[in-house]
Amino acid sequence: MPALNPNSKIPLYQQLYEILRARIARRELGPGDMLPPEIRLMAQYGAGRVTVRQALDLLVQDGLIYRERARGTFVAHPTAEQNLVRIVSFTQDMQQRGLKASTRILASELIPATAELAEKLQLEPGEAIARLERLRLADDEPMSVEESFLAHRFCPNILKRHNYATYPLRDALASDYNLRLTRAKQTIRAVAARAELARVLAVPQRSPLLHIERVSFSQDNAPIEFLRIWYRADRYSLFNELQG
Amino acid sequence: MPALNPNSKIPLYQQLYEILRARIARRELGPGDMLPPEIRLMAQYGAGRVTVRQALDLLVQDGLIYRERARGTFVAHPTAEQNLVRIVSFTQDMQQRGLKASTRILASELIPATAELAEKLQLEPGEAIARLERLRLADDEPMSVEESFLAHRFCPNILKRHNYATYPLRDALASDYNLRLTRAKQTIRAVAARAELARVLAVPQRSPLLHIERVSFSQDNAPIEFLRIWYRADRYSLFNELQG
DNA sequence: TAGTGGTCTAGACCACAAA
DNA sequence: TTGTGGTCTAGACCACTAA
Repeated sequence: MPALNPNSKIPLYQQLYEILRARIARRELGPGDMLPPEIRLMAQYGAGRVTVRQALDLLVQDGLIYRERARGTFVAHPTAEQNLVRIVSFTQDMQQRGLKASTRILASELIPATAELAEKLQLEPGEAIARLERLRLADDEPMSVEESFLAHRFCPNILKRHNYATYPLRDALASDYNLRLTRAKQTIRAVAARAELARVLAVPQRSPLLHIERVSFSQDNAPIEFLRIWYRADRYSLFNELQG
Repeated sequence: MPALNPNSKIPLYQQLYEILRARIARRELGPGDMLPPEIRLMAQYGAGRVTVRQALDLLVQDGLIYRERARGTFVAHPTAEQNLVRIVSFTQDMQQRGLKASTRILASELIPATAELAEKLQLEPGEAIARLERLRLADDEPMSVEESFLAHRFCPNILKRHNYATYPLRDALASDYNLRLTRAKQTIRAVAARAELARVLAVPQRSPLLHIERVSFSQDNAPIEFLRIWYRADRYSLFNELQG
């Protein structure tokens, strides 16, 4: 049983959230299973009730668990639909959908900022940008193409430090540059597949794709990454809840 | 100053949330203004810190306020990006985008529930369903097609009571049947325009469309409406914010 | 240095579901 | 009756901002 580290800079409720999310991800807790009651989690992890509830709140927001008053807290049944509230990695996303994730690098290079990139990342045109283009596969079938643009001054040499077919870009930003992507804004559109995208994704030309453009911000509110994703519409949909 | 009622069945943090939301709505607190610090809210309303923070959390989730550590809590600047959190009417949505909304009725009829509709609306196959299909226009150009399915037993005769080219369906549900749509779940996809949709929307066949399927629930958590919307991809996109 | 939000604990009472 | 999550209070220490 992993324990919480009270000396870590990461808040206890975040640590507990990660632990529980991992247990659900590797099916240690399956859909419909009851989680330990809050009082037991308090004892097991030596945390206060508020802390435990904060961690559970995050899991509820993720759609991973649900609570029933006076009955208990349960693992949700997977919907194959991503919740649109939290930033999740491609690997986590696919895991939640019950699919095996893999990645192929299509391009990795330094380029000068175009006017559009300069505006999105709030820097000067011509400034160095790290560009990483990846094909994402789920169960060995193409799922999406991701094009990342990183403001290079915040993460010099990032492209050479890891193999981003297996190592998450977010982890590299956190471990090597102390940049945590805490917030993001995104736009969602439908587009028709251009010839090259269609070829890479193995769909007919002009097939519908779900297209997302996302700017992610660090803990200091600096725009770090501009991301474009094209998802195969036959394999991917988004899910969220609204309030009236 | 309205006070909290500790004897009410409504939780204190909900009451405080409503009070603050009303103050923001009527511009008593304008964009950029600082809210009273938590400690002052505690004193003003006689509530504990956890209660005050629960109320503020709801406002943050609504995108109405934001917090800055060690600086204060502030009223957010309104953006068109609250779209994916709250249910808004087509007219409101277009207004926020600076467009003039109008509507044409394409179909209005009673049909028996198919298996799919029965499942979405949690009723028996064959049960009566009111179907309303509308073309939505923005600045007199086609924007989307909406197909509404209503569980007829909750709103008998609804189709004949108003002209839904000008009168909002939601208002009819609220005023005539005391049904308020307080919650909804939706999925977002990209699809290719079928021949008939393409014709009505005035786009080429197989053009990409943004497709939303939404189930809306009443205050009693009964599924009332199943809605399908097809938006022209060249005219419509969604925005939202994520947290990491 | 003072004030703010972020995190955390300990303890309490309630409503509700299930045995 | 027991155990659960829902709500609530009082009090505390910390990190950070701004004067």
